[in-house]
Amino acid sequence: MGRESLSICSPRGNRCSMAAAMTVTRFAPSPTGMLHIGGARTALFSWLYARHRAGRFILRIEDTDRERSTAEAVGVILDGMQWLGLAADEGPYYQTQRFLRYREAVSALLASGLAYRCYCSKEELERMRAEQIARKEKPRYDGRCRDRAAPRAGIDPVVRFRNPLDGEVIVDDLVHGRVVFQNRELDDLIIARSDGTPTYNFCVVVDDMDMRITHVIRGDDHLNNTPRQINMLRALGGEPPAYAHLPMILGADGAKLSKRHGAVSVLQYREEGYLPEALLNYLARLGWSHGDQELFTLEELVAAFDIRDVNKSAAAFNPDKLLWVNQQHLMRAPLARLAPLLGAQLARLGIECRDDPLLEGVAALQRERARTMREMAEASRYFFLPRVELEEKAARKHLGPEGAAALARVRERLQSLPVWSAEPIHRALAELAAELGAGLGTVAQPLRVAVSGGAVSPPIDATVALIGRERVLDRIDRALEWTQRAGERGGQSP
RNA sequence: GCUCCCUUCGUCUAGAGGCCUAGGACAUAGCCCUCUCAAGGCUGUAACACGGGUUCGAAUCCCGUAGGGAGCGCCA
Repeated sequence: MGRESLSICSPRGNRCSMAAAMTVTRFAPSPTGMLHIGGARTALFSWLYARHRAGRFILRIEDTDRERSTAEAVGVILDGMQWLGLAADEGPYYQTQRFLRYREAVSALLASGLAYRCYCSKEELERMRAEQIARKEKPRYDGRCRDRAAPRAGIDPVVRFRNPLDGEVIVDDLVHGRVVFQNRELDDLIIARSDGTPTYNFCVVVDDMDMRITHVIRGDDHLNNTPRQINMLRALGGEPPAYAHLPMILGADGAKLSKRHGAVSVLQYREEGYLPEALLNYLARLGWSHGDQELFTLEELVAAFDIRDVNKSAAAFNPDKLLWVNQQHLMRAPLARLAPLLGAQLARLGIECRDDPLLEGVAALQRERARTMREMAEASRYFFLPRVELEEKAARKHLGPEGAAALARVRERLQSLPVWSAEPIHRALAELAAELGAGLGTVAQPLRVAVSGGAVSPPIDATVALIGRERVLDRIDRALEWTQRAGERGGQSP
């Protein structure tokens, strides 16, 4: 092992210069859609590897397909990378801005005979393909223009790479191990379209060479492209980088990644209240592991990550586990970080509480009972609303005559409490329960319903303390009113 | 169809010939803690795709089979 440094060592092979030895990785998305879970994971692994090796990470936008590439998609990718915190050391580079360079490279291959012009029409190629399929052969270009000397009138030619006819290409993949391809299985692919624009496989090769990429880390759907790229790279006088082909990510159903889960913009996860470091943590554990460790900080990931520990097989995206990982990160995050996120999520619910001093306190109480910031906000409305609406079911259960009686006495106690904080509140409630010869729940549940509107909240002492005496007493009064009305409505009492 | 890749609990994975009666995590079931809900703790259910070899010994090595995936574009 350790052969991935071979190509960047000096010809004498005895010493690598510092600059040459530096690891350079890249993430090269095409801006034809969102930055989704799969792309984010690829970016993460490239980024982690560069960071782990104290190298550089380059962002390159592969926008040679002008039909499908959009500026919006570029923006979404950039935003997504930024939110995730996967900062590039270089770039973004845009392939559309390097067309001159590609043209030059095509010309060089043409001049040296390693590429040739092909005058076959699209119809001709389609016919060829149909015939091959009919014969149960692999559809491929048969090289009929390889030795054509004269142009064909009226046809703008494409340029094809002259792939070697025999021999083999060996890919020593960092995750798959040695993979051998026969050149006879490969055909002469188009490197420049009839309008002169270069194609993907060619641009990748030129760019990876020019940018001195040492490690190409990408999805294993590209494994089959690799031998062609190596052949082209060599034709251009380059030396192949190391390759690492990552397994794909599948949807939760084990099928292809679908819109249902994963195939949406990573920014969707921000909106739903996931922490970027949690998403990264989860993604890292898809196809990679470090012993039994499940939870990682970014720093721990950088320190522990090695491409050699990456699995070969595809992994299914598991939303439940992501939720768990997110909660674990919520429980560990600084409250000062959570507070504004909670404020933003509440704002989405129509509750304006931007700089509410309660935010941090609420986050502290709720973070172990919410899996996302969205959930936290949804469960925390009553902390910020002036009044609460009682849930019918909870009120009927806990605010009957007995509950109301307990609640009335709770009110007295709380009103006269000298110090308004969780401990004295807890003591007061405990004493009252003891007086009533009942458990804490007997006083806590009616109070909980009065104060939160429902039967679920963080510990009642802390909740009550946070909401404040004035509001708490007011809510108790309103709850007692409700009880009275219910009694009148119901007529007979138990 | 051809080429290439992949295959351990439902899911993510540990496992590099004896430490495996196959470990951890999510999910799931039960119990504990408990003012509700959580969080946390404990316990349980649950896997080496199949068949041949090699070896004293295989989840681990080899060969087949089956299943899944990717690629085969003037898309990336």
